[in-house]
Amino acid sequence: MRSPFVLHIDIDAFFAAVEVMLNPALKGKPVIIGGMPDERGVVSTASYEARKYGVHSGMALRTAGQKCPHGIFLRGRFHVYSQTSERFMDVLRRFSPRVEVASIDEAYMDLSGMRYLYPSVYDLAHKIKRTVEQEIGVNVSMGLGFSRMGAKLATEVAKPGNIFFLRDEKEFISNLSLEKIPGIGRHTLVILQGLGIKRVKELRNAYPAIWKRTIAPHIYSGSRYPDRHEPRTKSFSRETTFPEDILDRDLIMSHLAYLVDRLSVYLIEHQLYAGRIEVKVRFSDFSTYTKRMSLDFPTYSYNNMWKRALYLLDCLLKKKKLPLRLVGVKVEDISHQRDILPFVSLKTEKLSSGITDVKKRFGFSSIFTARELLLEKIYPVDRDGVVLKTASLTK
DNA sequence: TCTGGGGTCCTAGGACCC
DNA sequence: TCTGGGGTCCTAGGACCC
Repeated sequence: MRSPFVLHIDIDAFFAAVEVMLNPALKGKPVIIGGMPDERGVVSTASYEARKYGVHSGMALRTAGQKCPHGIFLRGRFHVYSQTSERFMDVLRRFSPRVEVASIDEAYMDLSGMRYLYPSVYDLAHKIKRTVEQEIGVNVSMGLGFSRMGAKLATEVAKPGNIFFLRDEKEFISNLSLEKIPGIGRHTLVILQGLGIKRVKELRNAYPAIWKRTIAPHIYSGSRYPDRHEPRTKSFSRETTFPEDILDRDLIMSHLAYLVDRLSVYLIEHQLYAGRIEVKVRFSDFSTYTKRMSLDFPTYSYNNMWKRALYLLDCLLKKKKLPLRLVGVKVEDISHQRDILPFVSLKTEKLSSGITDVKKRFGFSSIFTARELLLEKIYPVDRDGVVLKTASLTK
């Protein structure tokens, strides 16, 4: 039997695990990350203790509050989680240069070059597991396979906290029910179930063309671990769901201005330029609309982006005469280098960059544009984006 | 009990150009 | 003074993932 060479690693209940690591008093308790049980929002992560009560990610917080009234609800500290994630990935890179970051708590490793260094891939997997758990302080599950999909499915079997090797991927996958396949979501599932198909092999027999296109390419076919270039982030977005729906256009504008500002600061800090901007609204009936347009030239300037964002917002607000539940903004077509800029734009670019310097030193709420001051409705925030209770705009 | 925030990728139609 | 077909870009929306 050949040795598996793709290792998939997943941190168990990641956000909750980090909170437990930082506060051992939470150990063994039902920890629920996402917000307070009386707030709008959903569960981001639930510890295994909380899952026993039927709480899972994606569930409305209010529902989670009912199912698990004594649960420990936390808002979440995403800066801490992403720092922990970087340390986790660094540990993995000590074992193999071929680490592919799949998400904040998940990675694939190619072990094919490592077989001469360790007695077996299983020894290696165990060693990686021990090292991560000791150095990072969180538990991981691992799957071994001959393809990414095989390894990932193996991890599902291994959870929580074990290592599993999927020996016969083809056999395993063809007997699997469709909702277990990564990439098949609710919508596709409903359609396929409507056709009377529940398992992968039924799909393969009844609709070989669909099977060939969607699932077959991911199953082991004798090919080596496929190279995938390190993904470059292609878009950045910020959005807010209001505690209560809002009808007042000025107030909506202020929220949007704040989000555009956060994106502008982010772009400047990372020396990036955006080529396109998109605004998103969600009305009180949950209907969601987006509108996007190209910027005149790649830019990070708040002013340039704001002009477009405001236009897009006004177009979207005409769709329905309902209060808004959410407003959001996204930038795309990210580039590192600017094209030749029209002379006039240099002034606003420099102004944006200067304002950002002030914000970096004194926090987001340290400086306001005249328009924001005029409205006096914007929520002041600290530099992590946390809304402060009191406003002191006059100082 | 309503349903977050941050992403990726795909499709499809219309505009525009040759 | 009414007309084809193909390529490419732009935009809107949706499915999906963690």
